Amino acid sequence: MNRRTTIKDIARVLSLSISTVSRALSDHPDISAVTKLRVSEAAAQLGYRANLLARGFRQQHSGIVALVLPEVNDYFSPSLIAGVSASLRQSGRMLQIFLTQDRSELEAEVVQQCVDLQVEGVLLSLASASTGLDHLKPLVQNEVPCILIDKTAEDVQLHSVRFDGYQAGFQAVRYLVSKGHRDILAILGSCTWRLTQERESGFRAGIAQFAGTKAEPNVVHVEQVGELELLLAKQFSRAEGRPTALFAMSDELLAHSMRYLQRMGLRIPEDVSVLGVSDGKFPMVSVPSISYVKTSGYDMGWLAGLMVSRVRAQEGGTEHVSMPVEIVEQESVALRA
Amino acid sequence: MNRRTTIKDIARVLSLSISTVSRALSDHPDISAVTKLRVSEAAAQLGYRANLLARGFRQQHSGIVALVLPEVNDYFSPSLIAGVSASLRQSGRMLQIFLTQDRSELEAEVVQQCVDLQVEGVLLSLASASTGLDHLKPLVQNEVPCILIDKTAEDVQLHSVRFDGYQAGFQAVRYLVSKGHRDILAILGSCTWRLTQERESGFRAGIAQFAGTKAEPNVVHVEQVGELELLLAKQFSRAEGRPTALFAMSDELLAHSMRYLQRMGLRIPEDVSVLGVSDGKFPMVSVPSISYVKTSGYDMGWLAGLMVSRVRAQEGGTEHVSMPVEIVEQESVALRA
DNA sequence: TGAAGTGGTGCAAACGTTTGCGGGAATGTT
DNA sequence: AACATTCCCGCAAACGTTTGCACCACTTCA
Repeated sequence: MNRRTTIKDIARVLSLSISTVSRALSDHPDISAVTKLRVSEAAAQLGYRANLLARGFRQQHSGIVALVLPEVNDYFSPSLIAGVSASLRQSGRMLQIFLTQDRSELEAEVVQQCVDLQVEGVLLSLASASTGLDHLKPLVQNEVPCILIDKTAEDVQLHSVRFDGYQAGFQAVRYLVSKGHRDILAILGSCTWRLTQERESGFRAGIAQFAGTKAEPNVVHVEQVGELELLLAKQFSRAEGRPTALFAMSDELLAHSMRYLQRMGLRIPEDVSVLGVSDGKFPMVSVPSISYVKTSGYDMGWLAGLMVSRVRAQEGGTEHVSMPVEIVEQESVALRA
Repeated sequence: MNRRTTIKDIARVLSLSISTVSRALSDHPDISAVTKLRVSEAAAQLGYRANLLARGFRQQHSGIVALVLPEVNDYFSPSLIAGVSASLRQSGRMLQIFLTQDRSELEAEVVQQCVDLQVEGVLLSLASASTGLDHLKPLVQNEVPCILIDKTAEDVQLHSVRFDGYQAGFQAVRYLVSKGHRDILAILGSCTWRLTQERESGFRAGIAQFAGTKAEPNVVHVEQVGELELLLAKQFSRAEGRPTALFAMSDELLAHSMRYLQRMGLRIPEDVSVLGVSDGKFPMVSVPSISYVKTSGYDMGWLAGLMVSRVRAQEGGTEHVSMPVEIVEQESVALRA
C-alpha cells in the first residue's frame, strides 16, 4: 500500500521546510504569495490531504461535535439531526452521534468518551432518568462546551436551547378556546421532563385565562404509550361532558391518541378536535391533516450547531435560548358553537 | 486549566517507564501481573483517560465508523441509525454521521473526509445521482472498508447489504393474490435505484406467476411525491376496472397514497386494499393499521456494523448480503371474492 | 562454569502537524 | 556607514501513544 502523501513530501518536492509548507497551507501571513501558490499547486498535484488525526492531536481538539440523544425517534430526531449536520458542515466540523438508550449510565459513559475524543462541543439531550447533572462534570472540567437541547435542565454552567414550552401550552389553549372549545384534554409526557412541566403550566395558565373560571384543567401524564388506551376510554366513554378537544404534546402521543379515538368511532374533527405539537411532517400525512403547534427541530439543530462556535469564540456568559412556537392551522380543529 | 493526566504521569508516580505503563494498560503479556495491577490502580486513582486522538494518530486509525446517508428520513433512518449505533458500541467503536443531501458532489467530499479522518469503515447509502462509483475510489485506494447499504450498486470491490427487493415485490403479489386481488397497482420510487428495479422485477414476476396470464402489471414510478395525486386520481377515478389493491414501496409513498385515497373518499380496505413495505412503525400507528412487507432497518444497521469488523479482521472476498423479508398481516387488506 | 533461555522492564524512535523563536536578506532611516 | 525595520523562511520542540529492540537478572541445562 502506498503511503499517504504528507506535508513532508510537499516540502521535499519544493525544497522548502515543512514549517513553511504548513504555514502556506494555512494561509499564514508570513508566507509570500508565490510560495503559497507553489505549495498549493504541489499539494493538489500530489493529492495531499491533511491528516485530521495528526492535526487534532497536535491542536488538542478533533473538529468533531457530538450529538448525544436518548434515542432517535421517528418524528423529531431526523430533522434535528439534519439541522445540526447542516450547521456543522458550514463551520467545517463533523458530526458524531451517540445514543444513550435513555439510560443515565450510558449517558455518563458517552460523555467521558466525548472528552477522550476531545470534541469541540457536546449537544446533549438528557435521558429521562438523568435528574442530577454530576455525570456532566467531566465536560465542564475539561472546558468542553456543552449545550443541552430539547430535554434540558436548569443549570448555570451549561448552555441550553429548547422550545418555549410555556408558550406552546398557552397558545394551544388560546387557539382552541378561540374556536369555541372549553373542555380540553391535555395529553402530556413524563413529568420528569422539564419540558412537560412547562407545557403543563402554560396549559393551565391558558385555561385559567381563556376558558373561564368554571373550567377545571384536564391533564393526564403518560409514561408509556400503552396507558393511553385506558385513559382515553375513560375520558371519552361518556357521551355527556366529554372533552371536545384534545391537545397532545408529541407526535407519538398524537398518533396513538388518534388511533384510539378513531377505534372508538369518534370522528376528527366532527366529534373531537385535535391539536398537536410537532415538527410538521406527521400532521401533514395524517388524514385528516392535523393542526399543530410548530416546533422546528431543524432550526433547533441549526442553532445548537451555531452555539458551539459562539461558545468557543468568546467566553460570554451561559446562554439559555428558548425558541418561539407558532400555530399551524389545518383540518383537525372544528369550530364549536 | 489542569492538564489531562497522561501515561507519563502514571509512569512518574510509579517510577516506571512509559512503555511499561502503556503495555500494562493494554494487557501485554510481557508485563507481570503485579505491575499491571499497580498501573491500573494508579490509573484509576489519577483518573487517567487515554487520549483517543493521540492513539488514533499513532495507530493510523480513529476508532470511528462513518455512516453516510443521503438524508435522514422519518421512517427508515432512525431504526437504521439505532442498529448501527448499537452494533458499533459493542465493538467499541464510535459512530459518525454524514448527510449528503442526496447530492453526488457532497458524497464525494464526505468520502474524502472519511479518508482524512482514517475511519475504520464507511457505511454508505448512495445518493440517487451517484450512478458511477468513481468518487469512492479514495476508499479502496486507502483500504478503507466500504459497505454499501440499502441504496447499493453492483461492484466487485465493495461489500453490500440490502433487502431482498425481488422477494419483497414477489411476496407482496403472492400475498395480495392469495387474498383474491388481481388488479394491483404498484407505486414505486425512482428508477435509478437498483432497489426499485429489483422490486419491480419481483412484482412483475409475481404478477406473471400468480395473477393469471391475462393480467397486465400496473406499475408507476414516482420521482417526487407531488406527482402522486394525479397518478392516483387517474388510476382510481373510473369506477370500473380500477385497481383493487395498492402496493407502495416505501412508508413515504404509502403515507401519501393513503392520504389521497382517503381524500377521494375511498375506504381502506373496503374499497381498496393497501400493502406497504416498511420497518413497521408507521403501519402500526396508522388507521387502519397497514399490512406490510417487513424490512428491519435495525437489523440491517446491526449487520452493517458487524461487517466492518469482519472485513477488518480477515480480508475474505467481498460480501453481498441480501436480507430476507416477511409479510406482516394487519387490517389494510380485505379478502376479495 | 559457561552457555542458552526466559520473564520483566526501559530506551528511543516514530506517527504528521503546528508554532515559538531565531536568522538572513533586503529595504528604509538616521 | 551604522542601525532599525520588514519580509520570508528554517530549526527544532512538542503533543501522547505504541512498539522494535536491547538490556538485565535470574533460572536451567549442558
